[in-house]
Amino acid sequence: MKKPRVIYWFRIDLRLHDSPALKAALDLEPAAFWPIFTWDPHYVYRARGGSNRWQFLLDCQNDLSNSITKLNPKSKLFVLREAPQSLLPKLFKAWKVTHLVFEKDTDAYAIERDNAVTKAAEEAGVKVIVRSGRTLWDSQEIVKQHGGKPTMSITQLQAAGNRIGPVRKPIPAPNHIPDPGEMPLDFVQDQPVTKPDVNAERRSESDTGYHSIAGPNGDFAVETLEELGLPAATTPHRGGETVALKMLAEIVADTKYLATFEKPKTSPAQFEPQSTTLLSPFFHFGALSPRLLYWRAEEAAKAYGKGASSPPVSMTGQLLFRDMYFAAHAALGPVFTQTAKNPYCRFIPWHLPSKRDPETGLVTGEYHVDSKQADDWLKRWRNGMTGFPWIDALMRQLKHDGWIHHLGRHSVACFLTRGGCYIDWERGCEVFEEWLLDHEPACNAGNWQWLSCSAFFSQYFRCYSPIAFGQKWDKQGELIRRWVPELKDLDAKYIYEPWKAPISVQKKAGVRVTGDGLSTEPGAGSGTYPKPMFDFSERRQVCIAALKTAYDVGLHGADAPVLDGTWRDMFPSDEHAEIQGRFLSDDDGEGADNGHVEEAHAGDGAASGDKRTAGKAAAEKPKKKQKTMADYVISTRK
DNA sequence: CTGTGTGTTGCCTCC
DNA sequence: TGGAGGCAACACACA
Repeated sequence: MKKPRVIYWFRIDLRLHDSPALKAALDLEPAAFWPIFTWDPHYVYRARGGSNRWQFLLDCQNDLSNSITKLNPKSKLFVLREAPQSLLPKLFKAWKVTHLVFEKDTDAYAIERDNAVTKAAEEAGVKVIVRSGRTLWDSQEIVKQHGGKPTMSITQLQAAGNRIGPVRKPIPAPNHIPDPGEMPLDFVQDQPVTKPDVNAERRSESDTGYHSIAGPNGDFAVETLEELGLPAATTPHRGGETVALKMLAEIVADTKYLATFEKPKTSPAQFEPQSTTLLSPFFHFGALSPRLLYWRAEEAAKAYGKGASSPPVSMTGQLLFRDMYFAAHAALGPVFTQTAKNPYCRFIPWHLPSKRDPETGLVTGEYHVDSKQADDWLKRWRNGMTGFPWIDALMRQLKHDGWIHHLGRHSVACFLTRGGCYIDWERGCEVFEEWLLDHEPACNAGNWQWLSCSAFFSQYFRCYSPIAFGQKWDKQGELIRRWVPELKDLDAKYIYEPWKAPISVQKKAGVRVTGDGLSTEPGAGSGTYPKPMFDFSERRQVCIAALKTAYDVGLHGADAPVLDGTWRDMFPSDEHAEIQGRFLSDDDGEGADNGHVEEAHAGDGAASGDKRTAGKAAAEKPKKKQKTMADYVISTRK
């Protein structure tokens, strides 16, 4: 029998411990064993990401490479710069490979890529071994156990999981890595298609990553940010399995913290140290196995006994949610990360809706500017210049550190969508995709659908206040003082609402609340902080009314009217510009707040006035004619 | 079909 | 200062 010559293809599993795929590869007792990473242009040019996340990836690769070398000085993580679809078939031949082993990846592009590579391997007579290892349970198995449908609640996920069986116990890291074989590169390198490059605007220099397969020194080294033409990262959070295991050990040492963890009770305002584990970026790159945290948490709960928390709020609950989103994504495929063509995502005619490819129906990354004002609001939200210090602090922390607390994400996401700006959740999703270290397509899209009340969650009248919610956790506004230095000397009484501070108080604090938040840069430099971009309570009412209308219409992303544009006929016309996603009344600028639209109608005597009227009307079955927004606004205002 | 219980994490007021 | 209740009320699973 031919001795196995094995390529282990690392992708989203940058670790040695608890890797079922790696174990399967080593169990072959290879005569030659190549741990490789393909620097894939499809990923490099299509995955939106800033320097922070690229650096975290490079950290993980470097750490893994060092760990491999520690087990075998002849080996390391060999990085090859070419698309795996073209490269691997050449390697099969040149290196006389018998087996290709990798961890299962259920992301949209990954499935396409792995199918192509698997087909090529079969044609070359190379045996492919795939193992699930990224989630508690195999996501595709969960889908199967859930009747082929996406898991849309934690109980559904748990039920499907129970049918599969207990979460598998962690596998120890290997203590031996076989030698690599010869690595001839006597073939032509396929040059990548480098355009379009979604990260072009983030590169300060040109990308030289593809000049040769084995890198600039021909030694298969891990890439560098310089090579990629990216500026230095700003985040203090660094990657790698070694760091992850050290952080995990510290968490495990605190049995009480781990056993009694309740996510909703952890503070989004706490920093240095943060109130949660910060392990999510390691899960994203596979530097830490979720099953390891799962079983450590179970053990801690057992040791702690009575008083331990349980899902969904417990630590294991957090991991279950992750599995839920992965399985939902696995069931629906690429449409899970968008509204259009997604039968489980409610259609709400937000501002700034995505443009779609007419062929595939998939979003292109561009959007329609139906409202100049909404586009300005999006810019200000992204820049941390909304004029709401709590929101701005979180957005600046997110941009700089690549991480904010889960409840902070709730706060800013609600604000952008159903609780303020009424902007498409896909716009926010893209910003998180760029900035989050732990960005996971499934979890990100799932959480944005949740917060925008498009799927998973529907109580749109529960609205995060950009003022009260932060105050609940941080009376003194410490998080704001840290991230919005303009306001660092402002009295706590005004720190969440600086526009209410008398001029004398502003003077004393060395800040003027003025400007539109677009013409100045964030920071203490100008001595100013922008005025709030709208009256929150007015916007809250506009949004609730608009959400109510959309719920009454009851369309979902895969419905024909959504795809052919006739949805417009199903929404009340004339006065309801906002909820039609074609609000354009800000042409002549000058404080043309959307609130005015509603004020006008509030005065035209249409409303019945009683809170219960709105409630009863809503309880009645499908209405030809919905209650008008003005009715609702008045009745809720009472 | 109808009713009921549940759903990770709202805000405000009151005591 | 923190917990309970009111607010007005959706979607889904399940009986």
